[in-house]
Amino acid sequence: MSNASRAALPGALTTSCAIACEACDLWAICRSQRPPASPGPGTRDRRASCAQRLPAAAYLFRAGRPARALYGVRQGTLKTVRISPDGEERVVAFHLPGDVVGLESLAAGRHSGDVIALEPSALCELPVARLQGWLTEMPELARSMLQLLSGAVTEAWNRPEHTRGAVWQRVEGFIGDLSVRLERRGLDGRHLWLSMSRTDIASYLDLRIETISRTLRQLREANRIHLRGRHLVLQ
Amino acid sequence: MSNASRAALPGALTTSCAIACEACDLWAICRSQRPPASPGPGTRDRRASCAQRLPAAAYLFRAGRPARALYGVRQGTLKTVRISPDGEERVVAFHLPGDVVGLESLAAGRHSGDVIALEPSALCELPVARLQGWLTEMPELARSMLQLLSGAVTEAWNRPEHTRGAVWQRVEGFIGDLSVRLERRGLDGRHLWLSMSRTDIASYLDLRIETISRTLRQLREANRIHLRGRHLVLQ
DNA sequence: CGAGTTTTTGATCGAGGTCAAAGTTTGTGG
DNA sequence: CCACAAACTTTGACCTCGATCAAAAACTCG
Repeated sequence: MSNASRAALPGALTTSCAIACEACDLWAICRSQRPPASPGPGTRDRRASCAQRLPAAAYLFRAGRPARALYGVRQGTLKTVRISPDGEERVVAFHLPGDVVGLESLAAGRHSGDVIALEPSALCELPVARLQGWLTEMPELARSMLQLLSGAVTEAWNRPEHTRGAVWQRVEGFIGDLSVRLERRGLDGRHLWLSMSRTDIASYLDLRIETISRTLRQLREANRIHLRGRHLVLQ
Repeated sequence: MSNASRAALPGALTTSCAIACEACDLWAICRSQRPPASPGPGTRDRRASCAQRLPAAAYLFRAGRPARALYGVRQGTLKTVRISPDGEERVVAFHLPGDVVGLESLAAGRHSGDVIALEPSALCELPVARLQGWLTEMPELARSMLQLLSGAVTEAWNRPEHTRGAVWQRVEGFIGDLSVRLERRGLDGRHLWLSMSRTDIASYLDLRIETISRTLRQLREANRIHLRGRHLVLQ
């Protein structure tokens, strides 16, 4: 019975939980905007302008548009897609709660890829203009920014590891990476909801969707994972 | 006759040329250290402490060591090598004249990989401690640093494109990337000296050296390149 | 010049791609 | 709430491209 199978996957949610501001990488930056010393009535703590909500499949921004802001993912998942010179669409990154989106656009001032929500998502928006102002007022903020960007470089260098070696290693590495990143944010890293399609995973790992499907089955048959549809449990 | 063949490759040098300070990515940072207003005798312009010279195969630094400085490549070529969790050694980047090495270590404070000279090389060294001081004295420097790091993220995101798609595309993309990067520094992008071994290229592109060798031959037979040993000319 | 390394070439094999089709889930409108 | 269409996923059969194993050739450097 289908419901019984579902029940065997405790904790697997259809959407990621929202995370606290303190668990977000953008927190190091946006905490700098201190609230007024004695907040009068009607004054709210605007340090985080967490207004943006995106339904599934909505674009956060598109390649080529001016980069106006950094975004912190508070809830949900997104993907960055680039069009390669030969017209192929490639998924180059998945963004989980707590990740910062838009760092790579600071230099060029334009976004280099499309960012699309994979499920209903919520994001904090930190306008670049405001960031510039803060940088001159608070030199110590530069440290945080450098930290953030340097970490982004390190992570970007780690990614190619996922597109190397045998296929089962790539797939398992991909799953493990999601798991580790979720746990680092205080979320459950063992019960995953794969908000991205098999096609997205295949594009990211440079494989075919049939290969993804077959490899996931092999991992399941080897009892490394428990899988049903997009619910996944690490064993 | 061998010498005649060599002569058919005009401009291909056995080592890269040195580049001017102004063409180096580190220049935006180290120019900030202004020389004294009226330099007396014996005072030299120390804005760039360009002391480091490395013979071929020498280590600039090793994984795990504390990251003490940023390095600007003035001459030569280097590679960054990482040991993957399963003990495999992988080339994750090649560094050409004008590139900055060490950015990815700022966050962790430790180097995440070995950096090794592929030919006799010269580097400028900018101690992180001095950088920290400058950042507090000159807030406008933060802009340059952010620019630099954001660019590094963008480039790191571009790299995976080289390990995707058909083999001849990867190899041609790799060569084209070297070419474009050299030209951006004002060097000759059509006549390349491949200072890295076929093994290094294979590791970087996640292929076998036999495949690299065969693919280069195919590109040569298709008249896309002129190749002899490590001398390469784009057509 | 000669030993050791790097690169090239050949023959064979298998992992992953391709093509085709069935099965499952999701979303929409009645 | 159900029915149905569309999209996504799984499975099977076959084949190609790059890996592997082996050996010769070319290059490096003392």
